[in-house]
Amino acid sequence: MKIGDLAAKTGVAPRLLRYYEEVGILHPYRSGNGYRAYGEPAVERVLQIRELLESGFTTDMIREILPCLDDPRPAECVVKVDLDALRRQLGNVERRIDVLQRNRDAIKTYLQIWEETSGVTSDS
Amino acid sequence: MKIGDLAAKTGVAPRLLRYYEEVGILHPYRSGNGYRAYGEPAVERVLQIRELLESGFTTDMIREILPCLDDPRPAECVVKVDLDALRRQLGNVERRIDVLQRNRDAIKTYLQIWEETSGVTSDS
DNA sequence: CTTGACCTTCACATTAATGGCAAGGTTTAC
DNA sequence: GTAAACCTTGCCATTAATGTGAAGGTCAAG
Repeated sequence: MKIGDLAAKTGVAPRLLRYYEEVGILHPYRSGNGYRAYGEPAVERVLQIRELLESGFTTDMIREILPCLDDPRPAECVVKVDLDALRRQLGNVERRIDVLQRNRDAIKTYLQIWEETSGVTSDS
Repeated sequence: MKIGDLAAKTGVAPRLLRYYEEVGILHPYRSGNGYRAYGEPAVERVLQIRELLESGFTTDMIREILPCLDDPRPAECVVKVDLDALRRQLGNVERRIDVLQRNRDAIKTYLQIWEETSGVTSDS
């Protein structure tokens, strides 16, 4: 699959797919002509990357979070996984979940109060 | 409380506190000499802002999320709260929680597998 | 074999959040 | 009253993620 196809399937601009490769979180093959060649799992992976970026993670953190989950990386990479970094990121993720849950509850409460006093139901 | 005091209490640089005012998510008073004057609740608010920024929210989103929770804003602002925006942001927060929970679980599982195979316990 | 659509790399622009500095006013302490 | 420490505004720099365009190679269709 060429970069344009992957862009179409994921909704992520080719420019960004090249960027993700540059920062080391996407690892396409190359076909003879020099074109990047992506496997089917790249679709899932790109979506994963987008989710994490939109959740405020940097590409550096993502590089630690997506260690051996590389599409075409077989067992060799297993050696290079930084377990401590991964544990750190796990802590990060958990802290963020706490923050978001607190804020979710706060917003919900706030909305409920408002919807009661103004007599507006939540379905628009 | 002057900007330096707030910076000391929150660990957030004065430069940023001014920035947060500029983008409309912090609203200090002004004392006669032109100095910004913050109330005690500003401490909590700044920490809240930091949490949300670190969770990947933009100042634009935060402006919608922290509506009437303004430190010194009494009931007048009640009129200006954008409930629809708030509901959108609630959806945002909930989506992010889902993403993070999925990733937390994935990382946890991954770590468990690794800690089993390598015989390493999780306490360092 | 030429045209158009794709790909390559390279480079510069932009936006948001942040850091830093400079020139000048204020307050505190000696 | 003078110096140090703080405040003000204004501007310019940086970083990460992203947009965009140029100059050129590849490929499929006519």
